[in-house]
Amino acid sequence: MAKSETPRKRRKVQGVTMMDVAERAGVSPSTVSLFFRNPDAVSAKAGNAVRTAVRDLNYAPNRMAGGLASASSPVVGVIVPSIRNAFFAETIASLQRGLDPARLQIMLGQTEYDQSVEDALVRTTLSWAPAALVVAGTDHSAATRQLLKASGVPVVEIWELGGETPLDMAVGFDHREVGAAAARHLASRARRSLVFLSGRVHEDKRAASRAEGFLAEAKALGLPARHFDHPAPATTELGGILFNRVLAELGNEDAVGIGCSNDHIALGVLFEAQRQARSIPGDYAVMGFGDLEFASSAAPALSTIRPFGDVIGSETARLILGRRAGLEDTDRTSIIDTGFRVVQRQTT
Amino acid sequence: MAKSETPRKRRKVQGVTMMDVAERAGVSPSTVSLFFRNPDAVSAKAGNAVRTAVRDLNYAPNRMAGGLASASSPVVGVIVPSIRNAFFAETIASLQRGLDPARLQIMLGQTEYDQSVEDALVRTTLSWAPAALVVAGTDHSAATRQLLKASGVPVVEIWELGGETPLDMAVGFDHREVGAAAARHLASRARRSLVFLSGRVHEDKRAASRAEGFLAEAKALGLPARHFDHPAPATTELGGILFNRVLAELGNEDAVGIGCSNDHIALGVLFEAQRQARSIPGDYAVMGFGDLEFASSAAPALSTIRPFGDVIGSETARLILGRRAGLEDTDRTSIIDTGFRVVQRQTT
DNA sequence: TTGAAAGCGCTAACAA
DNA sequence: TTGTTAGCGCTTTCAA
Repeated sequence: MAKSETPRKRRKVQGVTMMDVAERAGVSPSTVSLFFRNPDAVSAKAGNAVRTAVRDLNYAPNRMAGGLASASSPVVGVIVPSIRNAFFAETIASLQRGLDPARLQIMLGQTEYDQSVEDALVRTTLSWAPAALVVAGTDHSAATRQLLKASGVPVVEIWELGGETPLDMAVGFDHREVGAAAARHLASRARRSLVFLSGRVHEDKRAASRAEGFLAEAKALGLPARHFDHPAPATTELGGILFNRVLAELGNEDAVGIGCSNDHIALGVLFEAQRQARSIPGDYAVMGFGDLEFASSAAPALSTIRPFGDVIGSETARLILGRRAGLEDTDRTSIIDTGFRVVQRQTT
Repeated sequence: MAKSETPRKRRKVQGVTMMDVAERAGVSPSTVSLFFRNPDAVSAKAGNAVRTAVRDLNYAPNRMAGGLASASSPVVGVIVPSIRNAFFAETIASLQRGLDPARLQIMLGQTEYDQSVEDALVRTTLSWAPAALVVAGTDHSAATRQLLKASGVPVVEIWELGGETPLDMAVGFDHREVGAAAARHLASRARRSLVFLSGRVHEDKRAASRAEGFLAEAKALGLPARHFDHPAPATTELGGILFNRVLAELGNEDAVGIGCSNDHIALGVLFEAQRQARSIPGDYAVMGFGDLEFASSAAPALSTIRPFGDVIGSETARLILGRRAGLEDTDRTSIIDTGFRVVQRQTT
């Protein structure tokens, strides 16, 4: 069949549009639009007609048209170092859950711990006119900070507090305090010297803060402390490697307290200690960070620090929805400290 | 109608538009647009003028306007059960890397293993006119299948092959075969009976397939086999619980082969065996699935099956970019089996 | 190779 | 409460 003869006017591309719905419902398009945004502003009769038409035609609104017209899209940009990181994964899952009722979707970006990538991602994401932008940490390039401020888009910085002043809103906790708490906890377990194990601390600013806090607190407590870092990612395998370095350099000391930059490293220490027949927590007390899934079931069960990554996600959602609802943040602070908890188990 | 001289004409909302760039560069907007999509189609002079203007004005295109006009947005929708699942996280990370050069961004959706949520997410995501849609598995509701087919959007189903016929493209592997391979491997290690441990197999279709394949192969091999499932998620903790059930019910057997639905469960078995002073791999050989980060460093090192989640991501990206480039899939199949590898370590 | 013109599908003033 | 109208910023014919 010959399709549209001459007038290549409408290069209609979407099955059902709002106009179709309006026609079918016997109302104007703007009534349909209004109905979607505020059902109560429309008469029951019109509302029902629209509802029926939507169902009959199986209509789904075009988000881009809506976004273009309203200069804001139902998208929340989320920019994190890596989604493979269990911390961010947990927060994103929980954030999404919180955003769901508002029908906001997540647009994901991963920086791989590269600030220039972050810059690019912020630019691109901003070009969607997102309802909000969520970024990990408070450490951004000057260009990015400038861009974010200028954009007028609500920004939530997550998983870090206590460093740079937040650009707008922030949900997280102070990683230096985490390190300090780990050192204090180990000290309370009669440790005579402390070490901190980490991976590529030069890239992971938050891990670096934990190390700093740990070492500073050790000093304050009058305990000798050393830091073993490695340029590799902070994995279980690295934990084993680092523990062997500890053994090589402190092999004849006992009552050592080992703080780990995360639970993966701590797990590696546990395994390696088992292989090397070292006693935990006797000679080496071990403290992780993250309270990851396996921590409580490890043998021996891993003492660690729990960061509440899910709360970070839900609070972030709350702030975003609050801002959307037009609640100004005069009445409540928009910097939320979700804190952390020291969880003592068998390794300390 | 006189020329409207009403003031509220343009509710300009974006700092710099393509028109501004065009004006500054001394060309028309359509030339600027053309330059972005195909720089070579524009004269060097015009191209340079545009490039300079873009830089000077710090222009970022409005993606929604572009998407609306072209009826397709630079977005790839990704719908998975959960981003906290390390498998999907790895694939998404790798997918994003592959999509990056084409400036495609990921719009994320999580179903939490709920098909009605999947339905809703597919609808919503489709309303962005995405360049492609990536969904986990091949098991979808009839409505979703219908919607996807009708949309004309390229669809890639990932992490599963061998079940339903793919809707369009698919990248993954056969989970039944994984289960069978695990059973065969354990049989080859002189096991006299087999068990399979899993969590909420009623929700996780792929885990169910692995269990099925395992049990069917055990039968084919003439080995007695049992399946221990639990409605809880497949975690390390659950591994310990399930292992205790194994001990309770098969306590006086030796040379048992334990297949686990994933490495978390296997890790839990390892820890619990250590607590209960059971010998691995002597009395209990253990086989995981996933080759997660900790598997190779565990003590004893965990035998497992490696699924190549990163390859799934990169191949998915390749298919999407290929489809975009207009390459029809007549010349090459668009169903890619990424396979898996049995990795033998110390637990078998 | 470039530009004019006509929308893409929706929202938002404003008027009725 | 509803409809009219005029865009949002970009892409895409088509003609020059």
